[in-house]
Amino acid sequence: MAHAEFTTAQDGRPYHHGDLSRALVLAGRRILEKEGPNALSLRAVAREAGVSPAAPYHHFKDKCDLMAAVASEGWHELGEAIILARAGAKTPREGLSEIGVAYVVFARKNPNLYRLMYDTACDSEDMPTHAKDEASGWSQVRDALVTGGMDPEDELELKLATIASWCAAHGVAEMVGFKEFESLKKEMGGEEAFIRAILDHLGIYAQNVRPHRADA
Amino acid sequence: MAHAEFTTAQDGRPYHHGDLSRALVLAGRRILEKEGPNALSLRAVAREAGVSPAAPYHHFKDKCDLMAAVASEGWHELGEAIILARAGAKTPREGLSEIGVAYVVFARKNPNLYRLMYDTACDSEDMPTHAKDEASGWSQVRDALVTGGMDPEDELELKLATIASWCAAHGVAEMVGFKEFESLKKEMGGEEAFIRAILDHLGIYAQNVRPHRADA
DNA sequence: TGTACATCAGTGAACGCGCGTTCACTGATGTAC
DNA sequence: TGTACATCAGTGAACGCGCGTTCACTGATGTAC
Repeated sequence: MAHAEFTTAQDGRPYHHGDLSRALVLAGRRILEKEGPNALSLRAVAREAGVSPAAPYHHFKDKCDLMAAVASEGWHELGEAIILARAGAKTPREGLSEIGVAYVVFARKNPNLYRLMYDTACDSEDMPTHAKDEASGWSQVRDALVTGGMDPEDELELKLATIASWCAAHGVAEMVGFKEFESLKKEMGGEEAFIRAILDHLGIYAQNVRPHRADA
Repeated sequence: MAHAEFTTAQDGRPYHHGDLSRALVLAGRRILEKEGPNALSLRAVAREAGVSPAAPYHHFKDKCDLMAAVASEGWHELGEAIILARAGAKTPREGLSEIGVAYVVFARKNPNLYRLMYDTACDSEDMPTHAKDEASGWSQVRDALVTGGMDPEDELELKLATIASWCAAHGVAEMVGFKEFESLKKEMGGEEAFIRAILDHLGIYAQNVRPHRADA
């Protein structure tokens, strides 16, 4: 190579970024959680990534495209969190329960990202995006329900149960943040206890997963 | 009165509006549902109401204040829908169930308004706004749970059950709209059947309301 | 190995736009006398 | 009942702003010969 390996501008940053595409997605996420959804503009993302406002157009069609990428990254992470949560469970029932908690905890840790994910899924044709993906939260829930004893032949019931679980998790995820519940959470010994209690009340697990395996 | 009763501009509109405050709220709602949340600007609302962009400032402190009024109007309507739904029910259990359906149906009919309501509640300190109000959905659910047999002395359980109901309704309300479910809804004979099925799956009613009164 | 050149991934200035808000104003209302 | 005047509820022009996007450009890369 006759040229310098990393020709640098005076600030030390190479002219070519290396992986600007990914850097932009991460920058978007950072802005989202630090400054809120209203601050999430294309220009702000470019700024945060240390790049000119026109640069993103070499990697994304337009603003929407970038936002979709941020959301997609979120779904991916959520999927991973769910797999992890499920892996630690000892019974199918506990597995489903842990999936629910992991879902809500993720949404609570990244509320604005979660909101963007939801909005994006809303606008696009398909559901909790990447539903077809084996590793998606959707598939995980469905799988856990079957492992828990639901008849995989009964497509309709299985689908409804999966949707219901998803609704429960979504509902709890978005409600738990209300400031009104602050004192109640304290009373119960923390947010996670609160989350568990409410998910429990939504007893879909009790209803759909037979406890005749190894549950206490 | 020495002056004309309604002095009119050339378009027939009186100079003084009469009830611009309310007109603005309704205009906001109309824009919200017709053009989506991104179109909901102060200027657009003024435009829709047929008034100059500065006029709203005689009735609302700023944009936020107007949005809050729109949201508040939404909560009020939702409360009324819930009262109506409950009134038609024959048993406490059916009452709770009908509340859930009414909630979801309202949210589905006014998805953008519902979203605004949620966002506003999120930002403000208090919950499903107007919770203190006797006629609020919140109070209605709580009341239905007590009528259904929950111990009004057990504050904690009652609160949790109310929150859980609310979470279920919110979750279903926001999920039902996904295009992915279109075919499933058809298969089940319409959206309302679908809603009922999922709320049913979230069997909080079964769990919290004893069927020992007049339920079949 | 060295050179020419097509391609890729940035820059930065510029565009037009709609926004929230302010301002000095004016028309309409209603009350005091 | 009629008039003077304070107050209320509009107008419309203007402000500064940040936005998404385009454009001609240039620096860096990598490949063909």
